[in-house]
Amino acid sequence: MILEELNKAQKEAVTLGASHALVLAGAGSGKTKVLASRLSWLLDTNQTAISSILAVTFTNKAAREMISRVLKMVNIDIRGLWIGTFHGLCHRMLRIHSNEINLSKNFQIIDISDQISLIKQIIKGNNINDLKYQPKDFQRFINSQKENGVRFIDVDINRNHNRYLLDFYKLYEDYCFTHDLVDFSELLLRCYELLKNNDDIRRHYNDKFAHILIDEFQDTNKLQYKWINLIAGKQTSVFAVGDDDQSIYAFRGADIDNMSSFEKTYAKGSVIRLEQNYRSFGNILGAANSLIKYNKGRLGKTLWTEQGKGDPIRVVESSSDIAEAYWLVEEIRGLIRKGVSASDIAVLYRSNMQSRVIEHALFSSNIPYTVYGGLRFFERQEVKHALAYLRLILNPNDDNAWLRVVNFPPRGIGIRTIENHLEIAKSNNLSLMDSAKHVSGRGGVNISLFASLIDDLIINSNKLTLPELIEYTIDRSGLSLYYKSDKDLYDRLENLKELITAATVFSIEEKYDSTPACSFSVNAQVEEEIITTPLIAFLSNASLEASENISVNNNSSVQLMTVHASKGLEFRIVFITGAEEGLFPHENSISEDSGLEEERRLMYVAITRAEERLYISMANSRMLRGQVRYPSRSRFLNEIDANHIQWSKSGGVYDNYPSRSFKDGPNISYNKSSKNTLINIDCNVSSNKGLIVNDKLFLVGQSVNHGRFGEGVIVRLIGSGNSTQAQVNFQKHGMKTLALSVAKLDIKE
DNA sequence: GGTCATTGTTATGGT
DNA sequence: AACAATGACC
Repeated sequence: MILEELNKAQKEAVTLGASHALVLAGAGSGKTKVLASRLSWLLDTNQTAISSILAVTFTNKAAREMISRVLKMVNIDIRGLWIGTFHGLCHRMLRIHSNEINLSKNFQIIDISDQISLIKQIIKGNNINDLKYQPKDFQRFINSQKENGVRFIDVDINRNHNRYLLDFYKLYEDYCFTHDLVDFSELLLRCYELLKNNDDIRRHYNDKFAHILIDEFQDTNKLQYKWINLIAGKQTSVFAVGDDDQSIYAFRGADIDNMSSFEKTYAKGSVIRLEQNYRSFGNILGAANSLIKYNKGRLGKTLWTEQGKGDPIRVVESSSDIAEAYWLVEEIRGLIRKGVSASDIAVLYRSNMQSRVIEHALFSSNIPYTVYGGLRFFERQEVKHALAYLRLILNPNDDNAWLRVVNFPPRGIGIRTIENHLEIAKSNNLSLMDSAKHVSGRGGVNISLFASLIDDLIINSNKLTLPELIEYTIDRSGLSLYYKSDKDLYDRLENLKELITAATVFSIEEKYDSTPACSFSVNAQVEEEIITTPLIAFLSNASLEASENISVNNNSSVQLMTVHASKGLEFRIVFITGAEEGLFPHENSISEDSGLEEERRLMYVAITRAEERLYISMANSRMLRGQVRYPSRSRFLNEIDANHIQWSKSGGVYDNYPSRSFKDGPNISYNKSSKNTLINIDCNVSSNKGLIVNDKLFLVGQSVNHGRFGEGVIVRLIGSGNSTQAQVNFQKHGMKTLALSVAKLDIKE
């Protein structure tokens, strides 16, 4: 355990006594280090037993990171440590105490897409046909109520006049209760109610946990805050770490007020600020600081660094989204040529759809890349199908799972048959499984056959190991045959095999029965034991860790992700793309101040991911929903202090649709017949090829030094032979056009 | 009554 | 561009 490695503020936080504390930890200030050190210090100094610590992280990945850091600092058996996300921890408690809470032991967790399909099913089943509301609207309403701890009966009718959404909430709640389905916010709400209504259980946890450590506190919602209030006993100290400037999950109920509220009611006087940044160079921090100053009501902190200023931030304007992507390719190529590892480069974007164009450019240029959070393994349709069969094994009455796979692969059960069946089930108040034998006609026979298929799976589930059962299910259901039948579907079959592998790994790791929760507590009144089966554990894990990227991570690939997904990560070189009004800030957010401030925090998060070099790029035209738009530059670019920025324009000759030509750029002619190819333009611009003059190779985008004008970046290379010129954007002297044969231009680095 | 092909629609972020 | 809804054909 090495305290010497910590700075003064960090050390103070790590070695705080047993009191509540709020650590305001700026980006790159060693937040994770402080949390892991705090945990290790508590253990190392024998102040606390491992089973008396509760650590809450934002993602499962962060939990693993924390564990590995702790293990490096103290040599200790970490079984018995309660660590995980709010959802994971609540889930564990619900499994432990399923007897106390009117919930079947086989209860299933549904993720957002399951939730949407369930909502659609309820809409159909109840003949709700008001077009004013879409499934997403219901989903949003329900989740936001739950995230505030509000059940249907708790809704204040007088305050909430939207009877329509409210009635639906009731229908949804009833359905979930009777079918043992638990959505994400329900995990928290149920656990909250468990603690609230059971004095014994609450007291048990109050006494058990001496220390609660919470990471990313700025992204907790109201219900999570209330949950912490309940689980923390009189002797418990709550150590919360967060950064109000990095709160970017308001859409999911995160309440930034939790921080100031916590400061006032818990951490009176014990607020520690971590402001020294170890991640980024001065220009990057300066940009971040100057931007975030535009937000109001901040708790306040200013990052500083002992490192130098570093490179200015390169802001690059391209003619189109496609031009942006190809500029990106060239820039990344240049970096890799200089010896930068591809995995040190991150490309960030505001919304997932932006990745398409970028991926296309990278792919056709043979630059390896990994997309994070794009295609999640457990959200692939073939995996979802297989999971639906597995869910029916546990709970044959799961109508939603039933409907998903009753005719997949196709087995002669059409819409009319299903409508019939739904009608029969409804009028007899039975599940689809229980009424399967009562459907008439040819379709009815097929329904009965499907029901016996499920029966067969259930019987075999008692005989087979988890991986065997999954393999059996995939074969017996016909999924395997279906995906084998077509070459185009081969990938999907591979994913199903991957699912079996995942189950094998899962079984070996025995996550389900070696979790710390299995240890018995000293307090005999409440036994912390999870009674569960591998299948239940596997399905829960699939829902809760849906974001896990099962595909092999290529270590030498460029990292592509949304800004949200980049939170907590850092990269030597970061590209922020699409810095345009309507996209970043997103148009759905600009009508309200709070929305705009969150977008600004999002940009702040994006900027502070960069260690050495930051690019921010924008396009003057962008294809959106099949139409070309001409956005203006993001207001955030104007808010960043100009002295940290170096502006330039990309070559911009890749195009496949018209774009406004930029002010002093070439006139671009485009060719509609060719897609994404370099278009010959009648203009003396050689954009990416580079020019060799006096044995020096000049490239667009290159940093250069000039005896009189100082530092700048080459924006254009003009001409060939003896009359070659470079248009250079100088940091201090602006745009100059220089003859390369005469001007004393030195290439930096 | 079931399946396949076409048309129409619509789009932040994700434990 | 991805997905749901609709219509033509088996």
